[in-house]
Amino acid sequence: MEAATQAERLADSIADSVLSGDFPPGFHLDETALAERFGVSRTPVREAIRLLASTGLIDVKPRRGASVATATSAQLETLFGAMAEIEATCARLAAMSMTPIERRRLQARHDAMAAIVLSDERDAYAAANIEFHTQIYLGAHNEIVANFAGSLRRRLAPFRRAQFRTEGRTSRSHVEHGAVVKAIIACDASAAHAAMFQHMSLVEDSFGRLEAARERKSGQGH
Amino acid sequence: MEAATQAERLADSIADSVLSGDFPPGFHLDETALAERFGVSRTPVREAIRLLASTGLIDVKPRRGASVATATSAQLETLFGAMAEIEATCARLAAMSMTPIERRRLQARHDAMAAIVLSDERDAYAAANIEFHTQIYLGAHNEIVANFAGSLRRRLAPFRRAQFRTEGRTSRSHVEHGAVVKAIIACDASAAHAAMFQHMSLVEDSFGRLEAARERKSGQGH
DNA sequence: GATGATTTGTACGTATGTATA
DNA sequence: ATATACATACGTACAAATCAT
Repeated sequence: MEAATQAERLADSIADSVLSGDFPPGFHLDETALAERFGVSRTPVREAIRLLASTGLIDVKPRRGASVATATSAQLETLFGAMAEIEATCARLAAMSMTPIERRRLQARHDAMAAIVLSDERDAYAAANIEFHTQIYLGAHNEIVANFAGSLRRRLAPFRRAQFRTEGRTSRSHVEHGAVVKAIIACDASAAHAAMFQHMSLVEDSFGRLEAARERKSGQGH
Repeated sequence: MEAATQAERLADSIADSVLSGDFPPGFHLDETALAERFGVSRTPVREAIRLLASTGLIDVKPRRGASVATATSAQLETLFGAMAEIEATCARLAAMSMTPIERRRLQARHDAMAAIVLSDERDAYAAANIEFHTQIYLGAHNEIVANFAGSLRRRLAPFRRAQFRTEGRTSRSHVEHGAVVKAIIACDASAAHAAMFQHMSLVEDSFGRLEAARERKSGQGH
């Protein structure tokens, strides 16, 4: 079950470096440098770069190479908007087609997250949060939509790392999750859509405030 | 503004061959053969194949090459389901954010299509239909969602070629479009969503009947 | 089941186009 | 503005794995 080709393994490694913040947005990905760093030739590096470009995590311009995707605030708005729509769609589908077992497991996870909120372990909450949303993706029972949702989440990950640092964000997030869970358990598709849409819109707001408060110098690479 | 790199041009050419039915679903894409056919080396062919694989139009398996994506009926159902959701989302967004000019242009196209229905030119209707839906994608004012919708449409194109051959499908399609246009003009987001969702569900039904009625032998290539 | 043919994956060299001085 | 340097895109060669006999 291991990744089969070198290019795929490389794509994973590079993606990790991006998501962990090791390669910041705007960082230029030099083919030769990456080939050296990972001890392979440039060919699989090129293929890995193309693979990642297809997910939108990095940009490639002909004859000008690849760099970690940077986003203007307008593009970020589009991405967050798309994510809100797709996550809401997943919630709608989940409300319609989750099995009783899946509903129970979702409820159980939500309940478990209450304890994490109280303990104020924000990294743990962030991890559990991903699991929570993933359960809803899977509960939608549509692999295409679920993959797109996952792809959007990965693409936004570099810009969301600090989202739960905002004071009180975890507890508000948990309350919003509660509305989503309630609607899904009740098989109320349109309520699930609305609740998730609002949740994701508030995530965007929370990010927006963070964004406005900082002026990190970007474009370290190149 | 021309396509910059050979790989991109090749990807377009290959995609055309797939969408036109020249390369049918299941057809095996031999790297060397394609390189010869287009008079280039294998390297850009490989890149073009990876490009198309990222859209889902073709499948690549490590060490086993690429072939035009074939789909089981279960996968087709998933694809059609995803398309219905995303198109409905586009309609919802369009109802909320189309400019007055875009609304007028949409209405104009819809009106123009009435004449095509009467003349019974099904190829012309199919072309106008794509334009109609594209206008709604663009009217959603969210490039990410619009691109995904377009990608799904291209991916399903090989399986939809004959959709308007069903007797009376064009006129029913036009009526359904009417409901979508009316809702969008009225800025009624949830009505637009519902109307488009129903339209796309009926498209799927129409395809399903066609599919059931034929037993083409597939897998010509290899 | 083993062997040979074909094809993919990888490595490396070369040339063109971009960016710098 | 011209020229130089450098990274990317493409071509070619080899190795490894699949398939066909």
